Amino acid sequence: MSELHLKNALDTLKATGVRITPQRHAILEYLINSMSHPTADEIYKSLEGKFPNMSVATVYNNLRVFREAGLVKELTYGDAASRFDFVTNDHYHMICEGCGKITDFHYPALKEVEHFASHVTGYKVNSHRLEVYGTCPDCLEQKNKQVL
Amino acid sequence: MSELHLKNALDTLKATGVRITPQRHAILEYLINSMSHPTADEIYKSLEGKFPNMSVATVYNNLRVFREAGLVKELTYGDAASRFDFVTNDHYHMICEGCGKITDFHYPALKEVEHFASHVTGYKVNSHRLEVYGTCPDCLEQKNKQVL
DNA sequence: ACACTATTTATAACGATTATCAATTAATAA
DNA sequence: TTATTAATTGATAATCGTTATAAATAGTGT
Repeated sequence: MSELHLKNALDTLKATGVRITPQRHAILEYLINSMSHPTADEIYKSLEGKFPNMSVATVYNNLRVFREAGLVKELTYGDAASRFDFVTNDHYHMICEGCGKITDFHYPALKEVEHFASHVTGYKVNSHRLEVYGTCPDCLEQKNKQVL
Repeated sequence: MSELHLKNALDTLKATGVRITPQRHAILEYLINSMSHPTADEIYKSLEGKFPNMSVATVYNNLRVFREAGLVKELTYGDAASRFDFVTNDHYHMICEGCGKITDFHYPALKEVEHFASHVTGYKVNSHRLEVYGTCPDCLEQKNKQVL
């Protein structure tokens, strides 16, 4: 099924008039197969075996292309490096404050909040961002060990 | 009432063993009176009249102190500068994608989402972040003008 | 094959933030 | 009040993620 995602993504790019270069193909493939919301640098490092000459700029440039095509979401974290998430269906992120792990979870889109916000502020609403922060099971276990 | 906020904030700091310097006093005061979710640099520039010798580092350092004391929330935006929000009551942010303006709005805290997420992922939930993105009335008006 | 444009690569530049460290200062106790 | 001392400040350099630039390369259509 990741095959299908890749094919759809490539079609979307073609339709927008974007060339499919080997680098773009590889970055997309990596994003789709990755379960880990990688940073640009992680993608860069993971592909340097296949593309010893690829520049970091290429990764950034193409992530922007993908973002503008709606294929990829950028998760920004202030000073820290952005993480990139291949867009499949609507889901939210649960983020561990201990180790930084990101776990996806599904939840019916919060359209009521959008409507409410639009009504109160007079804005035309476009999208929203929701993240939940906490401690993952692994880090919880670690904490328990420390107490003993 | 902003007087009260300031007094409470100073008490909180004292209780944590943090010294009240003139710079800290001024930064806190500015944050409380500001309706605009300022960046560190905006705070720095606004106070350079009063403190011609104050360093940007001091602003950053103290914003971190305030954040760690729970007095201030940092709103991070990837590459762009963080904005700082004096913590009063729970509210969310509506952000204009046109001009960057931030408008507060109140909404009953999304505890159900937290519970749901905790149940599904096994994390211990701590907090969440919700932001709504759209276009503010001013920018909407501008867009309408352009169409004519 | 040719010209034209998109893309890549390498590198320099940028901007926000943090680290460093000597100089200063607020809080505390004598 | 004054002395003491650890916290804080201020100036500057350093860091890090990201973007701009410009030359080299690769596709694409004629």
